[in-house]
Amino acid sequence: MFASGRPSRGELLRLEEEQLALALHVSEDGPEGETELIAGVDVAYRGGVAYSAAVVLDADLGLVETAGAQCVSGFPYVPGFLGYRELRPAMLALEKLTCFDALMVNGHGLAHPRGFGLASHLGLAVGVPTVGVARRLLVGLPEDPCADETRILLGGRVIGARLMAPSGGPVYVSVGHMVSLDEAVALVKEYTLEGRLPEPLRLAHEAARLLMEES
DNA sequence: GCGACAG
DNA sequence: ATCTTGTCGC
Repeated sequence: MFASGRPSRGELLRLEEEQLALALHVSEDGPEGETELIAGVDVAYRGGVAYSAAVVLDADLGLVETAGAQCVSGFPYVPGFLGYRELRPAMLALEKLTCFDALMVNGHGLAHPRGFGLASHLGLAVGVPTVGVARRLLVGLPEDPCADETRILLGGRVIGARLMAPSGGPVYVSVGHMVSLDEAVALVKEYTLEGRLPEPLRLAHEAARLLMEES
């Protein structure tokens, strides 16, 4: 259907409607039980193939599990439609995991033109608390451009937060699904070590690249 | 028309 | 994100 080329305007308009409809099901309510095991997922691409990896870390940041998968990349990168590119490959890796209580995703959640970025898309599909983490903004602006920690606003609404990684560089956090922004920010801080991105994402990125290079 | 634009 | 050599800087 979306073999390879860029989707037509009509197709994108239909997907925009779909995102708006799905966004209605996104929840900002925190999880019920304990969140001990945190998963991270990432996808790497080469040629027309998507290589995905998912990892699970415990509360001590110890690596508990790793899973990988690969499939044909069925949708190109179009800003605002990352979910349609990465949902399938990400799910293939996540389905191989034994268990996890929350998920971190490389990309925005609510900090998206239609409030439905990849993190929300994945969170809804998996049905677990999900946090969106990105290195660059897609929409919105920092409330205080100079602060180390500040909220991201869009049309007077808080859609995310910007943190400064200890190693330098901004990290944008937003609600994916089933978490509050405060909880999302707290999770990112708890799981950030030396790297700019929290460990679940750094390790998933590393694993996806390794899988790709070994093929 | 021009620039912006997660990964 | 990926393609890619050397290069500038902490």
